Amino acid sequence: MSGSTGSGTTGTDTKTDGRVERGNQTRRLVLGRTMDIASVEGLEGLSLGRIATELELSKSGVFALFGSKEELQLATVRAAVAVFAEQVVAPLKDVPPGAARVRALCRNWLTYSSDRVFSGGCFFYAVSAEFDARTGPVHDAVARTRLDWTTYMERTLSEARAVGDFTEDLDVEQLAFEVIALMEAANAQSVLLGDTHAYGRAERGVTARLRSSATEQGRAALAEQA
Amino acid sequence: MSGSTGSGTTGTDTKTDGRVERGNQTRRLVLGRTMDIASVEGLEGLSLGRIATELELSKSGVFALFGSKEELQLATVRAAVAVFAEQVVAPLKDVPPGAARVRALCRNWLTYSSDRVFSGGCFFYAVSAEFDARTGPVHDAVARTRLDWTTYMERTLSEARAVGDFTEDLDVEQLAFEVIALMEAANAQSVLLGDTHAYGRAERGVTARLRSSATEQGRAALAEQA
DNA sequence: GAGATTTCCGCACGGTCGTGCGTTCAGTAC
DNA sequence: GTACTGAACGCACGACCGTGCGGAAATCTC
Repeated sequence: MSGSTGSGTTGTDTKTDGRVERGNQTRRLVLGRTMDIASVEGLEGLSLGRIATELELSKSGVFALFGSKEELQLATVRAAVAVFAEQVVAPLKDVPPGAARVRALCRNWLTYSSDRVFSGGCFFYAVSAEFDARTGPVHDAVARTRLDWTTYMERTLSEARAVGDFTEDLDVEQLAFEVIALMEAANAQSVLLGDTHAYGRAERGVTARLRSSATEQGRAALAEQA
Repeated sequence: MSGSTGSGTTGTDTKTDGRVERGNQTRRLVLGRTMDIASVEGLEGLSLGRIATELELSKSGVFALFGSKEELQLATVRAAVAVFAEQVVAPLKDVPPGAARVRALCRNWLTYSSDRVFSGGCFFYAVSAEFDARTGPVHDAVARTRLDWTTYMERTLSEARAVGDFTEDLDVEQLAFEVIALMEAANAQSVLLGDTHAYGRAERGVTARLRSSATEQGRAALAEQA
């Protein structure tokens, strides 16, 4: 995350160049399409010619916008991170640390997956499996993203423990691992088999895990406006 | 071992045609390679030309052996199912139904993944994510395999419940979902990040899940020769 | 106005893909 | 022996791939 667009007083580069702005808009158009394609067919399934045809652009035009196919893949990953952050993390802005925040984070994730924000389900599930055993910049970017996500989950759990919603001896890494596992499994099962029960199972499992590690205060927070 | 065929009066189809046998051998050679490739780069990453080059065969020869690329993909899935069955399920042959059998099944799975029986980790994790949102015969075959696997896990749990190792009110589908989720997450995290702790986390999580649903008798069975 | 800059296009290149045809060669049946 | 079968090959095809070059058109700077 850390997306700080300066937006402060007078960026030195805030000259509104209509050309580069047009380029950015086209880039956004392309990335919107590539994110959806990649969530279904993977980042290797992206093809400049196909994207150009579908978007009624020229292949060389799309190519010029990104410089190489790998750069397009990396840009797609970055764009997906932004979407993920907006859908899952940003809504927590006003939720204070604690078990309720953890619960909200998990609910947001499950909604993000089940609502098919990306038409192939969770973007990162697809590309993680695609690039997990490969090497190169795309693998590194995907791995980095996954690491950031688990770290974020762990931090959220730590904060909840710090405010007394979880017991002192909570193993946050273990709990983060289990919670993420349940949610990803729901995504996988739902997309592959069309199993609508999977999200319910995941939510039940997550709730049970959180409850069993929570203090009484934390349990109360979890029970609020279920 | 086990009952040998009587070797009596010449089976009607036991004519050893050296040609078809040679073909089967080549097919096995090819599938051994494609399983490994697919676990790393996916079933779409298979290419007839590349396989032929690596195995020092002709592209058209490989093509003729399977008839089409899709048929090669399907054959690869079937071959991987056989390997999985042999590595994970077959060793349970002599383990009687019960919590210990469940534990053994999970351990076999984690070993199958961590030992990199397929060089890209669990074959089915890779191809499930690749074909989950697509349509067609390959998707159907992969989905079917996943369904069979969860069904097998559920049956193993049911049998354990039937012999009194788990409480009567156990929700086998929920428990199967959670156990599989933990194991797959370990595979994913290990392959993507090289995180060796993941398998330990999964085993700990699985053990905790099983224990918390087990009867005293079941707990005793789980504790045996840990 | 002139000139620089940048998006985007047309076009072509070398390469790889899956597929099909015709042939060669080893093994089987008569 | 001849006739048949199936594995494996050589070769060529059309299609698509990512990439690069030169230019047109739009936009900004002066």
